[in-house]
Amino acid sequence: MKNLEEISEIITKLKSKEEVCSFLLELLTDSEVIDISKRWRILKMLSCGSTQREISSELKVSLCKVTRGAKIIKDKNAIITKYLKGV
Amino acid sequence: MKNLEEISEIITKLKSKEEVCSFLLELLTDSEVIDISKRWRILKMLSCGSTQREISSELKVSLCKVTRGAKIIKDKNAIITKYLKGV
DNA sequence: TAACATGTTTCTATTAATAGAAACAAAATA
DNA sequence: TATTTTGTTTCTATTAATAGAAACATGTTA
Repeated sequence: MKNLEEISEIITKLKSKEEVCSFLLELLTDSEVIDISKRWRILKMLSCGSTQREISSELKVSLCKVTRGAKIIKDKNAIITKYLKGV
Repeated sequence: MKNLEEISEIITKLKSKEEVCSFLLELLTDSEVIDISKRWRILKMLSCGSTQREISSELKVSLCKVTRGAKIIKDKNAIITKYLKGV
């Protein structure tokens, strides 16, 4: 996982969210950006209490994909879980 | 691109590279982590002057994939380009 | 308890991503 | 200039990811 650590280290050195966003857009492929964005919406809707079937039909993703996202939310120690509230 | 901006904003709030790394591991799928890590190695080897064919055979990726990575490097304004030197 | 809504998993056909090969372009070198 | 190396693009067969459906599990409510 050394590569991801290096990437993480660079990200921490970036000053603004605009720089982080630019960095991610450079590093990620278009389809990855689309996938990750959709996953983010899934996590937010789960966090807001939407049912998995609502999310599935609204975001047009399969149920199994939503369930996968739900596993992150269930981990109370997950960093994402803490920050989802504030968005 | 609003979702990626939100993600970027949260990332800027994280204190350490360890937290950023954990956040990314939560958000990304296993195959995305593998792909991105490999892409990172491609960028580093390009930055060090390796030829595309060397990179292709050493990392076992197709040439067209390396060429795609090379396009990032060629953009002198890219944020990634600046930081690749220091790694 | 029965009926219903929701979460989760598994399966398969479909779609998207990729490798590998090949061809061509561009650059370097002799 | 001719030759070689390297970069880039295109093509197709193969592989991996996904949706959608279905089935089952787990609540939840009347």
